[in-house]
Amino acid sequence: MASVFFHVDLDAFFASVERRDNPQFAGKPIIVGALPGRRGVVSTCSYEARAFGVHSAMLVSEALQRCPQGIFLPVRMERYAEVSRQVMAILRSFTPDLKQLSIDEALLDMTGTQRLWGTSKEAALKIKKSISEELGLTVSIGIGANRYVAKVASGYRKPDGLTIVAEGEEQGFMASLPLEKLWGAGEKTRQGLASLGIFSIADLQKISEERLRTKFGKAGARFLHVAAYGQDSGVFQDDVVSHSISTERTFQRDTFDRNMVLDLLRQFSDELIARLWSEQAVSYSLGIKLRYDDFSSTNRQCLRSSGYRASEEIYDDAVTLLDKYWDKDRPLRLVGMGLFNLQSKDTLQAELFDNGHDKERTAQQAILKLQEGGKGKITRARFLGDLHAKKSPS
DNA sequence: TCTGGGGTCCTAGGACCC
DNA sequence: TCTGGGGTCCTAGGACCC
Repeated sequence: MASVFFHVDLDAFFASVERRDNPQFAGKPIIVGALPGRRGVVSTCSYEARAFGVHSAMLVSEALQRCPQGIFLPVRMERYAEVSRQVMAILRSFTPDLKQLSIDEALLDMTGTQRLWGTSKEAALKIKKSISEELGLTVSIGIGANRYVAKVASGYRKPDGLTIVAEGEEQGFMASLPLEKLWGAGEKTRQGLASLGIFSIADLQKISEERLRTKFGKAGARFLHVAAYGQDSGVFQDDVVSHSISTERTFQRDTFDRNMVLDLLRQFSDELIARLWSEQAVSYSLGIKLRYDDFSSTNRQCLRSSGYRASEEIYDDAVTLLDKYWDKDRPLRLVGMGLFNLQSKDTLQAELFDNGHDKERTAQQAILKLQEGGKGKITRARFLGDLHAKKSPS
């Protein structure tokens, strides 16, 4: 049976949620992001704002110049996440085989659903109708025989678009698009392609993979070659598991103030440990990111023999890294902190069961058990963690 | 008043082992 | 004391996306 994939993309998502939550903004240019007067950029803006030349990632100061009558709103991420969950629930009622790619888009495997929902076009219109009636939002949908071309197709016509690329027409469809629409090839890649005399997707289809290899390496060349033909190199096939969680903040003014940085690290530590718990995950690796006034940045990580269990542990390691690597002659523009190599507790338990390190396994399982108890048992978890650290071969 | 915040993946290079 | 090459693991940085 031929595969059928839908890529569903919410139109101007953050701005659309704000308009729906605030009916008085209907028809007005809504600009969600940093507030004017502060450091920052536009996150999302409504189509009314785009008519003034405002777009994502634009400096808010510039957006204000272009669109002084714009309605500037702060990002309410929790609200958008809530609406996103409602959208995904609707999509899941059309197929259980759904992969959420980000807060505002998902890939649906609709293979074999014809008897249930009709043709691809009929199914897509039903999805649009449900989301519009139940949530008051519009989506653009791309349909194709593989995930990659479906993703590209959803961006073909927006907002409220529907683009179907029939099987066998991928190459022609891609050739009709400008290079900017080649998902996965950004500014740097386009510069590299230009140096090879390639300025369009049609050009790219004509060049051999071997020639691309000299410039982009094996994996890069493979990706470009396959993508140019509208085929799937597997970029969207990986499991959607969270591998890291991180947070960062840009200061309003670049700073030398260590205490101010420490305050932030403390906040970050609390936030990260909470997210780690809510993801039911374990991490043994912490990193900090320092960005200086010239925009250069440094990332430094450290490992820990037992998983992070408390905000204090994260904070202490972060401070150690900060003091070791912050070049104190230079003011900081941004500080970030993250936990890496996250593993779900389930996976970890299965692996421990396999590897035969009895002592380690026993100690870690004891820790996991205590972690599941949550915040109240941290003191005992810490005690066991020390025990484990001694026994671990490391 | 230049350049946010949260992620993923790939690659180069060093450490270490055989 | 000097030496090659391969494999693997880890870290840092960069490209990319939303």
